[in-house]
Order: sequence, then structure tokens, then C-alpha cells
Amino acid sequence: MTRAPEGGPAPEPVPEDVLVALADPVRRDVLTALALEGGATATSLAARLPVTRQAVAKHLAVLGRAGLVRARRAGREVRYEADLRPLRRTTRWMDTLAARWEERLDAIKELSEELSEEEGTAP
Amino acid sequence: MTRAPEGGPAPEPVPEDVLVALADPVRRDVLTALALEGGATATSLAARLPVTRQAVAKHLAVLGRAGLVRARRAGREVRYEADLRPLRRTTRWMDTLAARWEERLDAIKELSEELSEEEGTAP
DNA sequence: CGGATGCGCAACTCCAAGGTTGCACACCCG
DNA sequence: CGGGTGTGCAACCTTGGAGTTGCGCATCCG
Repeated sequence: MTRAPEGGPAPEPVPEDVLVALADPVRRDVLTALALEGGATATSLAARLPVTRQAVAKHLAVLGRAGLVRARRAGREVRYEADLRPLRRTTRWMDTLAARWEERLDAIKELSEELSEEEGTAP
Repeated sequence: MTRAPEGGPAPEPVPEDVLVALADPVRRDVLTALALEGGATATSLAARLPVTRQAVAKHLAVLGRAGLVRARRAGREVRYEADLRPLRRTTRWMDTLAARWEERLDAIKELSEELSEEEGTAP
């Protein structure tokens, strides 16, 4: 689930959501377990984590909102699987930002050096 | 400051701290402003943000704990500068994790397909 | 059929993060 | 020297995130 089927305009997961999702240690553990076991239910996850099933369910909802997890109903149980594409997208987003910022910082540094030269390295 | 001078064993900033730091929108704005202007004080940052100077100071402390920001005292004011290296380190860390997980997921998928074949594509 | 088993929803508690105000101290400058 | 400016620290308030318990409903299986 994680969202009502055909309910709203389906807010696309943005990199910010991924950052929020990964900021929590329990959520990281959930995602790790999901990736290592290739899918699990909220109940089975709660068994190997120090929290209750409901807590896990909430974390899965957050991960789902970030697009990192997809739910699949199988009979009476709900199987969750990890989707790592948003993660990749987020790292690329961060790298792009970092590149832009570094470029900017270099430009500023260079500019300030030029100013120092023009003024004869004045104090 | 951001840490007592010669106080403890100096807890090294880990990728988790970076995730926590970047999970907050105000903190992202602070870091952005710092990168675009090449350094600023808590007061000047508070001027262009919808929060008080003290709030900015707390955010700068969090960013500092993640290693994303360094403080430099200049007379009576404290100039903060962005350090993007922890950011780069974090994206690489995340990419490595993603790669490991994807590898694992592929292996599981392949395994389950083999099992299906052995059983004659049973339902 | 009837008891397990698994989920979802709702109400409630708890605490830390984010934010503010107030004040004292250090510093620069006219 | 004295006022203006910039910081740091501490107390305090408020909100939302994280977690739990309790209950009702659906589904599987002996």
C-alpha cells in the first residue's frame, strides 16, 4: 500500500524523501534486511529487529514514500521488496549539487586571490 | 567550536551524520547559502533565512558534527565555510552499499528462477 | 467450521529536535 | 571610554516522530 490506490495525484518521491528515510538507523536496518533477504513481511522483519510489527510498518511506509520499498500482497501476508533505484538517483543528485558547489567555491577562491594581487598583497 | 577543544576522543564524522544533517530542509538551505557565498556568519545567514540566529547556530553545530562545515574566528565574528568532502564520501558510501545490495538481489532472483526450472515451472 | 496467523487502524505515551526569548560577555570603532 | 554589534549559553515552549497497546477484520488451514 503506502498510498491509496488511485487516490490522488501520486506525489513523486524526491531525493529529499530519500534523505529523510535514510536518516533513521532503524529504517536503514530495515532496508538492509530487505536487500539481504530479497523481500520480507513486516512481521518477519519485526522478529529480527528490536521493535514491534507496527513500528516496522510505519518505517516501511516512510521507505515506501521515498520509493525505496514496494509492497506486494500475497494471500494474507504483504511482502515488501527493496527498490534501490531512488537511492542511485539520490547519490547522483547529491554529486551534482556537490560539483556545482565546488565549482562555485573554486571561483570565489580564485577571485579573492586576484583581488589580493591587485592590491599588492595588502594586509 | 562545534566541539570542546581537546575535550574527548574526537568522534569522527561518519556518513550517518551526513544523512541526518542533510535530512533537514533548513540545514540544506544553510549549506547551500554557505556554498554559494563562500562563507558567512550565523547572523548574516539568519538574515536571509526564516529563522533566528540561534536556530541557525544550532544547525551549524549539526553540520559541523557531520564535518560539512568549519568555523573560523575572525575578530569578534565567526565565519563558517562549507566543506564538501564528507558529502562526496557519503555518496560513495551509499553507492557502494547500493552496489552490494543489488548484487545480492540479483543473486537471489537468479536462484529463485533456477528453483522454478527444477520443479518444472510449477505454480 | 473454528482456531491461528497476519494486517491495518486508532488512541495514547514519550522524548528529542527545532525554535524562541533573555541575558551576559567580548570586541570593534567613533 | 561608551555605545553598537556579534556570540555564546541557558531556560523554556511546542510539535512531531518513534514506539507501544488494543482491537477488529481477513485469510489460511487442521
